Amino acid sequence: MNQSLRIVLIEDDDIIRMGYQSLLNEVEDFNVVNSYASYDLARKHLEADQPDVILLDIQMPGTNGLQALPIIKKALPNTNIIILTVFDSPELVFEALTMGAGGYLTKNSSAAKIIDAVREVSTGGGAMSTNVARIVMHSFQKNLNSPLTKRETEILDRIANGQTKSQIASDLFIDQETVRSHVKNIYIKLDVNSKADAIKTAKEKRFI
Amino acid sequence: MNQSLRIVLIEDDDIIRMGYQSLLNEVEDFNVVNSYASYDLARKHLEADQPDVILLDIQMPGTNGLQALPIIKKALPNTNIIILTVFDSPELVFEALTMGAGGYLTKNSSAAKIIDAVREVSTGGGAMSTNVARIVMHSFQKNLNSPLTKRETEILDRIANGQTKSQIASDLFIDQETVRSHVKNIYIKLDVNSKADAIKTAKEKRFI
DNA sequence: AATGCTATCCCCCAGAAAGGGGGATATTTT
DNA sequence: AAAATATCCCCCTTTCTGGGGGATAGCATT
Repeated sequence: MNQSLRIVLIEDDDIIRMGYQSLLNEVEDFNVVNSYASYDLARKHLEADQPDVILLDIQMPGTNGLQALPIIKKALPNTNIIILTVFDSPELVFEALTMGAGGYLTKNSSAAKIIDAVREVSTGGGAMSTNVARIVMHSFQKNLNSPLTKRETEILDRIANGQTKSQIASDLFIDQETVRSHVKNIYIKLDVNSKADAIKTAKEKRFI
Repeated sequence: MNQSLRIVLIEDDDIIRMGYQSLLNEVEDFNVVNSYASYDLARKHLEADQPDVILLDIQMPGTNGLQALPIIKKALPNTNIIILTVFDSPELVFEALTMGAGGYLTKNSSAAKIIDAVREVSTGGGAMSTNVARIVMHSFQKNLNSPLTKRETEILDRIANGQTKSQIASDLFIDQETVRSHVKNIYIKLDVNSKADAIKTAKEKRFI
């Protein structure tokens, strides 16, 4: 027999919550076991609900969705959580993803996308709407017009990982003085004069 | 009038290439201006083709897709490139995204997904198939069971960004000795005895 | 052929930082 | 009440940093 997917909604807008509830309950193997207007209201029931997937709004009274996220994840490690919100600022997206969200959908997502997303995250997958994908992908892109050479980039990367010049030298089979020369050139190119500033500038400009 | 989207395919398998070509040409405002069996063959024509979007395979004779990616991006900065491949290892995905890919689709993607993706990246957006989204999202997730306290995490994060103990101390309005105490505890918890190892271990275990 | 860029190595120096010890104390959390 | 956390203090030596001054060989582009 095919076990149905247990879903919980946490969303403060009554109309929207009910809308999602009926939408998801129409799907054959979906079962919205409960829905709540806030995390604070949901908290003591979640364990009993045993949800496979939670659709979680960010903005709500009391504990907000991002605050609730890690708490839920710890209490129910096998539950996959989809953030469903109107907000799509990079800060919120990254915060949600680092805190363990399995999906991030904005509320303009179509019914089909939401249903797909629930199914996808239930198997441990990832789901995001296109505007979120845009943010995430841009966060990966390096600056292809870095003034730093390959060697300099290599060395700055190692510095950013905490290696000292002597460690770098022995790893790269070159002299410490060579590393020092490269670092000097890096500092000139980035117009900085300390490790911290070099890392900061290089990260900001996406050279590393 | 509505300008049509100029598309170029670079894919070594003749059958697949032709399949995508007819698929995409069926879309009203899509125009596959050219298709090539390799980047080396495409190279001297790309500027004239003026593609808005390129669908790029990774595996092909000569210069492969990932090597070609930054070259194309530099020559045609306004062209958005979608990687279309059978491979979906994290290494390849991250490499492609850092090199400026606007999308990463695996070849099991449906026709509709591919069409959507082309449209999405043409406006500077991001597109990825669900298995790629899974990889990308997992790369963000922090370990929620870090042994480090908030303060320790804060400090280790700053160390990883190249700050010295004295800089951290003044930023956090605490004494250098306090920072030192935290660092000592961090080292004990992570079972390391140097900055580099602490950063390395913490990153591996996703504590920062 | 010449220029420039890159990667490699060498020396001086003073001051800063790191890491290993040994503690103490107050607040918070459990 | 006990444990964890955050704060601060002292000792010490070794290492690292950043600023200054170079040199040389290879490679690419012009």
